[in-house]
Amino acid sequence: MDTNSQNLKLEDHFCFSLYACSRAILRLYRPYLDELQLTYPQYLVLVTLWEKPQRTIKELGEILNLDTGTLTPLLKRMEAAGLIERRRDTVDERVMNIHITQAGQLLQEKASCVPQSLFDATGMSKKELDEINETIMRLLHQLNGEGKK
Amino acid sequence: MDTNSQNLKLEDHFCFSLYACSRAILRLYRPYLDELQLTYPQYLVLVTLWEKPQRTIKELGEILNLDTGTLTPLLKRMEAAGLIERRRDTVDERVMNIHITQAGQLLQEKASCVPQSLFDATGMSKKELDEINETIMRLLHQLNGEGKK
DNA sequence: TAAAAAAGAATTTTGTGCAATTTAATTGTT
DNA sequence: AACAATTAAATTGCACAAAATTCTTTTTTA
Repeated sequence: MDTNSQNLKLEDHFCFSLYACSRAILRLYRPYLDELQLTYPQYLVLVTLWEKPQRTIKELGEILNLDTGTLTPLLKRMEAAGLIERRRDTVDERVMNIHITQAGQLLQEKASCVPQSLFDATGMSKKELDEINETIMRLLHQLNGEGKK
Repeated sequence: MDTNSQNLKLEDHFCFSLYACSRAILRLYRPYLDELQLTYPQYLVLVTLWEKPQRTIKELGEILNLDTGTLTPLLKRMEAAGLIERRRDTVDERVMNIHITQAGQLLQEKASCVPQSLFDATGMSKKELDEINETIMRLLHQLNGEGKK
C-alpha cells in the first residue's frame, strides 16, 4: 500500500511533539503573564535579572538563545514599560548593559506563584517533570553543541 | 541569603528547556527545509497531506494546534508556491478544502531523508528519542486536555 | 419561515524569531 | 599612527503565532 515507507507520520516526528508542547505551555502561561503585562520571553528576561540584576544583551542572548534581532526591540518595550533600563557601558561603548528597575524587582513577588500554577496544570509529578527537564536539557546541550561544530 | 526561595532559576523552569529545545530543533531543520523552500510549519502541513491528500483548514488546525490567523496566510503562500490548492467546499461553502498538488507530492521524495538527518543530529538513540517523544506526547495531551476544561 | 445562534475563515494587530546587513567601537598588526 | 579584523548592537525583511473582530454561510428554533 505505502510505496514509501520511510516517510513518517506526524506523531512519529519527535520534533512535532516538542514544537506543539512548547506552544501549549505558552498558552498556559498567557493568562498569568497577561496579568503581569508580560510576554513569555519578557518573563524569561526578568527571571534571569532576578538572579543577577545586571547583564549585557550579549549575555542575555547566550543564556536564552536569542539574537539581537529579537532582544533589542523586546528590551526596548520592557524599558518603555519601566521594568528595565538600558545603559551603554562607559568602558566599552559597544556594550549595552541591562539593569532591572525597582518596578521590575517588585514583579518577582507577584510572579512567584506562576511556576506552581504551571506545575499543577501539567498533571505530572515533580519527579516526572524533573526527569523530563533533565532529558530535554541534555538534548538541548547536544543540539547546541552540534550546531557550533 | 535568598529572601524569596520560591523563585526558581531559569534552568529549573522546565518550560524553558522545552521552549529553547524546540527552537534549537527548528534551527537544525532550517538548512534542509531551506533547500526545499519550506518553513517548518509548512513542512508539517505537507506531512499531514502526504498521509491524506485532502483536509479542511479546520482539520489542519486541530491536528497542528494552529489557528486560522496562522494557517490562512501560510496556506496562501503554499498555494502561491504551487504545493497545494485551496478550494471552497461545494456542499458547505464555509469550508475551505486543502488539496496537495503534484508538485507537493513530489516533495515527499526529496524530503524523505530529513527525519534521518535530524535523528543523527540529536546524538541520541532511537530508544531514547522514542521515550522522550512518548513522554512529551503524554504531556501535550495532558496540557491540551486541561486547556479545554 | 424568519430571526437567532453557531460554525468556518479571513482579517487585523501585536510581538516574537531569525537571517542578513549595517554601524560603531575596540583590538591587533604592521 | 594607520589600517585590517573583530566584536556588540541595531536595523531590515520575512514568516510565524495567537487573540480579537468581522464576514459569510449554515443550522436551529420559536
